Amino acid sequence: MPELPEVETVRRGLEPVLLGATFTQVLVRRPNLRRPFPDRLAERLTGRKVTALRRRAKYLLVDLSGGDALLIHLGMSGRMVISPARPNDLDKHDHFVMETDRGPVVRFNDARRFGSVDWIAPGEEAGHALLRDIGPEPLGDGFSPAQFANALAGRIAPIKAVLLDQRYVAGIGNIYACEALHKAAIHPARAAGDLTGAETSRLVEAVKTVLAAAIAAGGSTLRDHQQPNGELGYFQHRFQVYGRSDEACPRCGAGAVIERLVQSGRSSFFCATCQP
DNA sequence: ATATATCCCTGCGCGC
DNA sequence: TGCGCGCAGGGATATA
Repeated sequence: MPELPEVETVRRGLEPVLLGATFTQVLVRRPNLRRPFPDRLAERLTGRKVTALRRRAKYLLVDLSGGDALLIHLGMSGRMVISPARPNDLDKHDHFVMETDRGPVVRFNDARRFGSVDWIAPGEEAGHALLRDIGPEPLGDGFSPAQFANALAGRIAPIKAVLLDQRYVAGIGNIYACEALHKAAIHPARAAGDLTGAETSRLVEAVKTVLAAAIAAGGSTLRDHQQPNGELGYFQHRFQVYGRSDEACPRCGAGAVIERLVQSGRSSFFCATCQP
């Protein structure tokens, strides 16, 4: 499911329920997802109060009293589900269930199990292996044409692959990489280091615009994503190219159709006319 | 160092 | 209706 806009949507949805709440009971229903769960996770979480909910790239960070934090990745199919009380019959993919002193229960459901949960002790965040190499947040000032041009210099990898590489810029996945490249009128196979200054500026602007619009729409729901309150996202209705093979390009209209190309094992959708 | 391939896992839609 | 196939929003690891 989740790229930056979906994770941000989840963060915003959890905030009113979890911020300031204390975990009263935690149920861990399997030993691992992508990686083993932290040792004694349920015991360590019980009695902790949530002091902040943050997002970094596609990670969700749950700050806890005592200075520790939970680092959660939703993988491909992970979702957080809020319910007023613990359901009698849990879904078979509800791997992790957190009850709070305010009543609501939050479940981490992940059918494909590509998600992860890690523990961050006080002071460990900056140097954490999963976080330390991640590039600038795309919606922040740290992601700018000058900075990005510098990062791209000399790269022969396709710009699409670079957008997906979290070391260059944080939080972009396959959908928004395709959409941003279309908006910026750049072919996904262009060598990253060959982009002109104007193209780099357009791409930075397109990334920011597309991500901000997607967040405002509650993310994109293809199959798995839903906001914690159960609402779906609706940015998928605004896709210009993603998943639209053989449809007319909405920008050039004049007969050009969206094409699909496989790059490093993932589909890229683009208009060869608009994106030379 | 940098660029691609492979694998992890379940579920869904499609064509037959 | 059922079955096999291809495909899926991510990313760590291996390999050239």
